[in-house]
Amino acid sequence: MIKSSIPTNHIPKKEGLITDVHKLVESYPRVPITVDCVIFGFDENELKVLLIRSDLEMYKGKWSLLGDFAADNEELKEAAYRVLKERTGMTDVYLEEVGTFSAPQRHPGGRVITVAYCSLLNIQHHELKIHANELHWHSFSSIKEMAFDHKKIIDTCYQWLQKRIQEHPLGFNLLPDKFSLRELQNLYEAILGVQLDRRNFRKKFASMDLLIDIGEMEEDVPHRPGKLYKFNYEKYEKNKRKWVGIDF
Amino acid sequence: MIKSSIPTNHIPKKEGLITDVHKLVESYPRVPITVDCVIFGFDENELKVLLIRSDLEMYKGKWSLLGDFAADNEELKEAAYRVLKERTGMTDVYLEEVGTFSAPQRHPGGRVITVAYCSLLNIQHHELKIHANELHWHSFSSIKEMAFDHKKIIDTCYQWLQKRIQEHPLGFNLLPDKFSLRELQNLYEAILGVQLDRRNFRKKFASMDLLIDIGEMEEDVPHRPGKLYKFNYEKYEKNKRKWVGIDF
DNA sequence: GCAAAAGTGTTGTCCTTACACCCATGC
DNA sequence: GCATGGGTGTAAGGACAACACTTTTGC
Repeated sequence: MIKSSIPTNHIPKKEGLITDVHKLVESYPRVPITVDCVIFGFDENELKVLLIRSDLEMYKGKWSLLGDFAADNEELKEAAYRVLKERTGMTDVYLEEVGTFSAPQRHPGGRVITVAYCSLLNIQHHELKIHANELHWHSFSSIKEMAFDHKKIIDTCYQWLQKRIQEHPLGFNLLPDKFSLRELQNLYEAILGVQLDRRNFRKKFASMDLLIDIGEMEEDVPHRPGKLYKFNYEKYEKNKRKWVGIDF
Repeated sequence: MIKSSIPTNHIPKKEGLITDVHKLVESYPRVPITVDCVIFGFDENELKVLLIRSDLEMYKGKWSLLGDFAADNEELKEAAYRVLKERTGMTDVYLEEVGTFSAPQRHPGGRVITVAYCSLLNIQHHELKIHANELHWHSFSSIKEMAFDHKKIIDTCYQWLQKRIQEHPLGFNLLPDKFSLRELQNLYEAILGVQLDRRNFRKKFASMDLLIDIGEMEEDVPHRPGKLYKFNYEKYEKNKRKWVGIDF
């Protein structure tokens, strides 16, 4: 598997050092590189992800992530934001890199390396204004097959998400501004795939002091309405996490 | 900063779908892509990292990570293992991806994207057989400046390392097979930059039951010798981490 | 009044922290 | 015998898990 050394001796050197850096870079093999965005949302007690129909005949009918190649001199994260804007119109989303996918055969048209970016957002706040390629929120659990290696990418991002929402209260990004504790718990249960004790869950979040009671109640629910809260972003930013402790 | 959409309408389509995938991929811009390895070690109570002298005249005297471009059809992780083998002779090292660095001006010779890979290993077990470009273990804390954006890469990897050794007992990889609890504690203190209570530290590791008392003692120490332990890899692999719990 | 979910408190257990003394070895 | 670090135990406090009853609303 490991290939033998590729000689780079053809690069001009002076006293053993390379002087022409442009020539050096020109001598490197070049690869098309793309970014793919995995945008998670939460609605109807279910984890959703933004997908489009693949443009490729050979993947006809299959679902695909939002992706595009990186333009010259475009930072990859910038490319991911561009893709998101072009495909969905969204601009106020925070993306995080999850990983690269570079299997030589992952793209049927030849070698393409992709970098996956991930985000969580609340569906209510981000109306889809563009519907090209049937862009829509797809139930995460119902995804069986996808174009390219996108199923693998999405699964990696899901694991990233599970870890993420346990370390940071990013779950709030998936909810509307105002949410009830029940909604918050549903979200955690859905993403982590566990059942949580309601009382302990409420206590946990109450003690963190990251929720602001906005004095409103749920409406149109067929049972006793719950209080609505909003997330205290300022407090979160201030305290973030001092986090020293061995934990395994 | 966000660029406008790049039209891809020149790709042949049938019924709106792309049929010639090779032509599609050929139409993508191509970028040289490299891998860089950040190999951490621990010796003399200090975190070390494997560095070489930069080959470039413009970075003359500066230290650089172990890197090379990715060859055609080479998976990036494979490329990283190849670099490691070529530069150090090591083959039995486990690499993990840390992130990509794609700032357009990060390489003075033109656009080059790099993916950073990271590993921890114990210096005693990996004698450096190759010494090209002054390959050596460099004290991490004394690194001030490096070639390219390698300082930034190495700092990102350091943060990754700090997080990593708190979630997994990977710290053991930085120590010799046989180690004393004091050495283990020194390692954690050095990497996390904190002071830990000796008794509590010992209790913590004792209760995890991941250390095997090998019945040997330290030698040649100017004080009472401590017991030597080895890490119970099997047990660790079995239990890894069930890990559900909200923790922020 | 019934169904459905909201809201609340206590107890026991475990983990973490803080802290002080004796022990084994080299010199 | 002195300096150095090894090795141990305990008590208090805090976090977490388990658990049941009353309240509010819609129907």
